[in-house]
Amino acid sequence: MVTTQPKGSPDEADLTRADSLAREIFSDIANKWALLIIETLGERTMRFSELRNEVEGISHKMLTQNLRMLERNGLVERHVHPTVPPRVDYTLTQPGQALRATVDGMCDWTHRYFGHIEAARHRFGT
Amino acid sequence: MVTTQPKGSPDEADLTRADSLAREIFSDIANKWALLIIETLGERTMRFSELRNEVEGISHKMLTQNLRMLERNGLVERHVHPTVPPRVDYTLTQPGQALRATVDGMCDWTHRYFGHIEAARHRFGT
DNA sequence: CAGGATCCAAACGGATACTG
DNA sequence: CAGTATCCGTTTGGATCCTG
Repeated sequence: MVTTQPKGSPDEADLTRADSLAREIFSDIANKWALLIIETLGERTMRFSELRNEVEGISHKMLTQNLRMLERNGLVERHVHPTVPPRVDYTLTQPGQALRATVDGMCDWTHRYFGHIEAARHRFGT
Repeated sequence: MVTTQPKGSPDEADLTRADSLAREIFSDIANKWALLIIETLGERTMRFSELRNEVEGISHKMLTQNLRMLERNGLVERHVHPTVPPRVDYTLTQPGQALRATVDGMCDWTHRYFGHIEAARHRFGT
């Protein structure tokens, strides 16, 4: 990722294809809601309505949309219980858990550098 | 982050303030371009036009916008050389470098689970 | 309860033109 | 070269209504 493509390489086509796919995946998951969902779901399996409550501020629409995307990329597994009313559980897959570890890092970072950031903002003006 | 606020805590006001600030910071940096800039700038100090070339696909506007935001949050330092034509260097601060480490993790993840993701997408339909 | 569909306002983001 | 400002189409995302 972030690679300046070596344009002369033999399997250039595959490299660029892989590169653009990597980029696409990155774009998918590098967004606020997706990362918050991954982080939240990391704690434990949850159903739709639980997620809705735990991920503060997320709308119905954004939650479904991101869950579908995460499922498509194999980060989340969706289990439908054929009951009525329906019950759907969402769980992080192993790749999802692996990514969650790095998202944890981002969260830790936010807390560790909280002071730095406030100071920087003050220096900056706003 | 991602906390279900303990509404009864004594310094509740401070907690929610800190929480919403943490959330704001998270929203700022958890976006595609910001993370790509951090990742790219992690390699070395670069000037505006270099960044423009290295961060593939980024527009002039998005680059300036995100650089300002990163500067405001103390992740990036901006050094203006008073020459003509002007030359501006951007460098990651120490907090920026720290965050970069976790972004590296995300990039590694993308490559490590590349196969899983392709397979998942295939199973999913698209 | 889970989630699809629709409407619509707000934001994002690219292209372009202009300045020091 | 670096950066601001503006125009304007595209996308996002919330609110709402509807189904199994």
